[in-house]
Amino acid sequence: MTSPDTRPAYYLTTAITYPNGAPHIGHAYEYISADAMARFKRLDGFDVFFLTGTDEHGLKIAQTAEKEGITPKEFVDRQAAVYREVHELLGTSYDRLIRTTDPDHYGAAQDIWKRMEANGDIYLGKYEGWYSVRDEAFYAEDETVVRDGVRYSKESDTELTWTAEESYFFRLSAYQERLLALYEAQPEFGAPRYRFNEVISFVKHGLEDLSISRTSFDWGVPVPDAPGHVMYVWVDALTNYLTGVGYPDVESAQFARFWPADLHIIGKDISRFHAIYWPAFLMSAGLELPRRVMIHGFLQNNGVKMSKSLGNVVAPADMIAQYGLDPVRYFLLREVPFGADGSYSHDAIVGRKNADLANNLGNLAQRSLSMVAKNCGGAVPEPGAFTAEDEGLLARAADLLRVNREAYAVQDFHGALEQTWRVLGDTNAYFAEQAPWVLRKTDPARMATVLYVTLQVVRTVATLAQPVMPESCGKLLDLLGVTDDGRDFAALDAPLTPGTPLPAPVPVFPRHEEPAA
RNA sequence: GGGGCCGUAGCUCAGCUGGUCAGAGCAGAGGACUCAUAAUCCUUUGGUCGUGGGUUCAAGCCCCACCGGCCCUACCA
Repeated sequence: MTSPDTRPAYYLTTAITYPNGAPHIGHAYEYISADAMARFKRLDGFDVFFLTGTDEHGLKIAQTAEKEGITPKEFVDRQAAVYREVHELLGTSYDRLIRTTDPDHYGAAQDIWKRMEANGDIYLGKYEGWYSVRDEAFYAEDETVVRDGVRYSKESDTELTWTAEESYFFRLSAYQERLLALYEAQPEFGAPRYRFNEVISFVKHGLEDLSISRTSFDWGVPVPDAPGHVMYVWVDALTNYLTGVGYPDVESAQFARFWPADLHIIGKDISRFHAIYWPAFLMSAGLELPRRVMIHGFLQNNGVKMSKSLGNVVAPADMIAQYGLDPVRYFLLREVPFGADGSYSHDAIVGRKNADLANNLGNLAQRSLSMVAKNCGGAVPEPGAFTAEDEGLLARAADLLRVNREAYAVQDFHGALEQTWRVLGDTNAYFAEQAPWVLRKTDPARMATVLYVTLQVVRTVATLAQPVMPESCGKLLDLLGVTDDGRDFAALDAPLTPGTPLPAPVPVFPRHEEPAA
């Protein structure tokens, strides 16, 4: 028998991806940020459940499949595999890769539907308007424009057809006050603040009931006891967060442990669905609400919006092949304040890779470790009494755990890395000032102390940066003689053990090399 | 039409409730060192803080207008 798990639970999700097209770096950005969060919490002693996956229903999927002459299921099987490969490539430490076509998800979506219906929030009505197949959205008359006898959406410039169909509606209008009360009582429910404010403002302007079923296609979760109706996107898609942890079996150990979710990480394009519809659905169904919806921005290529028509869409695999996985992970989380839109460029990525990783961290590790290898018998040196400089630096390094916790608590990956690297800068200055290569001849004991202090800082940084660069930091910890069970944050309480034998040092963060022309 | 955001050194940006607030990193220049991945350290050149007014003893920081970039939202056509 295993003893009961006393660790606190932590449940986080990414949005589920609509796998109609090819993966791009924006998808990777969301996965990487969530993965860093998940790894951080695990290292900090939490029992983490990390859910990500694909949203596989809807008209567009059905149409694309038809165009390719295959069934929707065949199409999404293929596409889900494509996205799974992206996760493998990124090293995403997910616990489940959910698909909305998974059998258990059908049961979950139908169950929450019944709960909302039982609560009197679902009614049958008629939906009509100008419909864009491509956007899967209706547009009001004034949102359209007629050109050459064909009506287009002003917003997306897609072709529209007048469509009228019977549809079930969710009584979203009844939830305005309760949602506003939620935002008031739980100001951290949505973040960053400037994006959450837009959501709140939208709710304050009033909410209309939401069409939640379709009869015009059948590639979706069937509406219970309503032949011909399939669920229209949001009830189906959002419910994945429940399915992932065992719903509708609300009595299950997994559901009891992990629901409500601690964090949904999503893109700014779907903030309303997560900060308005989702809590309303859950209120209606009598389920607990997630604690936080973190809204990230979009990445631009050299300051230019990525788009297929511009041909500047970068595939995750290409970027990783060019710069390496960990440098890409580091760059994306360090360069862009999480929540804001960001931009990547070759120069910016190479700059971070070389300056922050190869020079500040990699070289510091290499220079200190190689001195230890040559002058300290290839083992963690025995320090003497610490000077004020030693103590000061060690204290700043020790404080980084607190700093990182505070930053990760609000998904401030950029700030966490910035502050961590600042200590690395201090350490490089310390190393130069102490000049252990001079002490080697004049005061070997003092040299040993300086090297010990330096290794201790490098070890602290390597430990704390594992969520961002798992592989590289793992190698660095190997070089520092840190065993597998000494790599979580709790292990930082104990300093490096003098005398621990170390392997021969090898560079972990190489400078960027341009491929030969 | 409402509401909001942004415009600070070449680049990316910090600057909370007005009084060392003119800063950081990168890039550039000079010097040092040689343990190290031509890495590191020290020093240093750059800014009328978008423009024009105003309030104040004192304004990137408050107010008004304007220019430029952007977002949310409403509505007339």
